[in-house]
Amino acid sequence: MIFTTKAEYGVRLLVELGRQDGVRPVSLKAIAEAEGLPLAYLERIVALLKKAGLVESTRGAHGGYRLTRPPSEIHMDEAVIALEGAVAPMSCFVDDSQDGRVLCSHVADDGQLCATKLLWTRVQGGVHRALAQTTLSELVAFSTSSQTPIEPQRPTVPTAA
Amino acid sequence: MIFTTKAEYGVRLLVELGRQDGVRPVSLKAIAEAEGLPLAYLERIVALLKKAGLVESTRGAHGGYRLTRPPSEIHMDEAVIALEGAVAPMSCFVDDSQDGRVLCSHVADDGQLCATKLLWTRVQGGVHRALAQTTLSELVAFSTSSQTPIEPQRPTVPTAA
DNA sequence: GCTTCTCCGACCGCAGTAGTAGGATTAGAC
DNA sequence: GTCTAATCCTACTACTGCGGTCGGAGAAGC
Repeated sequence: MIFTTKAEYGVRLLVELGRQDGVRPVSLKAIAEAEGLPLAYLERIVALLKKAGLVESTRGAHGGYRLTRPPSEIHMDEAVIALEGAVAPMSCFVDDSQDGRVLCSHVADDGQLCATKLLWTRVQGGVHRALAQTTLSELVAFSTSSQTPIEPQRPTVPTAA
Repeated sequence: MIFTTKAEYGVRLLVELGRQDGVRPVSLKAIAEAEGLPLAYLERIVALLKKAGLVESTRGAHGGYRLTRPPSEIHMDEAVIALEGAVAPMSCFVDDSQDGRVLCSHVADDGQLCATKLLWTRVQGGVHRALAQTTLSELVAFSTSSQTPIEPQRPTVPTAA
């Protein structure tokens, strides 16, 4: 399995936020009920997104979460890395982003090449590319095609604000 | 983490086999020593490769394992799937290869779309493409550039054959 | 000062990974 | 025909991390 439920739930949370107008915050409780996810667990997940600057929070009554940017500017590599940590194919796979080198911890320092390094590098590239090419707005559009937004609490203001 | 040590060790095992002449079998013990891997654990891993038809075994003294095909004809998607099982981005992600549909177990049967389905589908595609495009012979060439083959038991034939 | 939210840390059961142990079976060598 | 080197097979185990819960403390609207 590549991703855990952290990524799954976190992305679904972002999609729910992306379906809203983005003006008033949405409570986690509403999202948890709409998606059928455990509220207490979602709290910990959304904290990751907040730390990464993807969402912002408003405390107190009528508080909740909001996206900090329009969905079209949120690429999923950012989101998934915030949720899962760096996406590495293998535990020995440390991406040293300073010089682009990839190190394997089990290989001695004598410059030996790890036979699998080439393969894992390509896999990681494939994953990263797929994530970076997908924006939140795409996912919102994909899901909205068959579902209606939660918390339709502003009937007087059109959603196309 | 995408892959476990099963994939790591299994691929390294295949690379070791690919560096040999392919005529006489190589014992697991020799590979375990060359790669610094636990022999008993390797036994279970190589069983997966054998079941998938990637290697064949010879029992008894001077027995061991051999590739069933030349390394250039072994694509890594085959190997990794044999080692890890199907590569799915998410536990709810079942690839129904009959009609190409992708199902999410947590979505009810009313045709609702899972918001993350699009994303995981792209990621899986990226991983599979990276694996399928890499052949064992590439990995062998990559690793041989700095290492010498194990079991140099045919000194009459130069390694640069 | 209620209620409704976010926030935060501690806790816990479970499953799967990584690895071990011990033996049965097969086949070449002497 | 035994010895030995190898594959084969199953059961067992320590450990880690995932998924989830619980309880409570702060913040803000009514």
